[in-house]
Amino acid sequence: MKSSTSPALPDPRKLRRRLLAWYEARARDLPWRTSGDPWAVLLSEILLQQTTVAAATPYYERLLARWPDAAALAAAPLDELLAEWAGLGYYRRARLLHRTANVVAERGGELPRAHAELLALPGIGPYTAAAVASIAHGEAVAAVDGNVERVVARLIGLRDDVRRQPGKRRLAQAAQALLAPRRPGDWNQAVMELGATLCKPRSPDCPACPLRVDCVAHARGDVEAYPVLPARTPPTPVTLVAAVIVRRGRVLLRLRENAPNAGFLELPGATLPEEQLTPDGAPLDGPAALVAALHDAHALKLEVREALPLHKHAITRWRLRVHPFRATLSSGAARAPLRWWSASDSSPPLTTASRRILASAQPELLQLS
DNA sequence: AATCCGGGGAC
DNA sequence: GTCCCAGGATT
Repeated sequence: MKSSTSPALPDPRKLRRRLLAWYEARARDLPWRTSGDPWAVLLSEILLQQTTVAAATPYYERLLARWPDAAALAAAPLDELLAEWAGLGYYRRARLLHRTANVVAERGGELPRAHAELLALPGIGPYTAAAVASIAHGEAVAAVDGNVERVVARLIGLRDDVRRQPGKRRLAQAAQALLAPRRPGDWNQAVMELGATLCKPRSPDCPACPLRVDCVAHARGDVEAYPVLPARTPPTPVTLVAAVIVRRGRVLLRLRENAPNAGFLELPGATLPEEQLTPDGAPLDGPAALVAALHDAHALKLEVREALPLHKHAITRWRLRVHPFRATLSSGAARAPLRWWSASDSSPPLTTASRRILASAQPELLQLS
């Protein structure tokens, strides 16, 4: 019996036994691994998209405690979910999960079991569908996330760019051929665990790796050369000014109405055009820009006081530099999308950048309130 | 195929 | 500080 795998792929049976044995001995004790409930598995996988275990874990605990199943989440307003999600980023995940909860609730509260049907739900792509189908239902389908991509590319010494055809196809075929057909959930988690703990992007711990003897990249001595990824687009610097206006213990905030972060509250301010920046990206005249922006956008008249510490915020390919200024209002009203906000208001949530700026300015705020 | 999501961890 | 990692949707 000859398997129709890539020529570079070793006989997978011993390899599977070694990795599964390693996984049983070394797997981290993660909260979603004890559940087995498909909804909990789905929630964990959505949270883990683009997010590390350490960042996702507290959110998983809170969200599952508050909304233990699809029907419970479907019954909750989206704003409440977004408020719980605040700080984790990639808020589209939350909106799509809410839509999926509604779809599932309408079909009786039970998630579809098959990979192909999970794939049709909002926010569930090939990776998440495969993870849920294999972990919760034992379907023999390989889940390919960034960890798996790295482990498999190294194992087979894949020199193609794994994000483009045909490298992507070769990698998917190898991942599927390696999959332990009778323990697909454990297998998928084992590969991801290996990628997360030993087979890391930099400084992988090859001496401790149960697959070292099978690994083409290790044999070639160039493990860190895999996976081959496309060149990154360089980050774009953006300079903003923002006003911290406090009155009677409340802060003037603005509801963002356009993406990104639509539906979140932020400190009112503006992005500065290049003409208003020095060659190294600092505002030529931050206070003047702030006064002009809030006058034009909201008919506010400001008196700008002192500058507060520069806040740097890196998100995807943007490098934001927010220059906050304490200011007072000499005329104008907080009409929508502006509103007076107090720290006890949790919904809608603040953008992460605004929340951090306010947190670091807290001593000044208290003096003024 | 390319771009976007207003993040964050490792070093 | 710098580097660099990453699922799904959209067009």
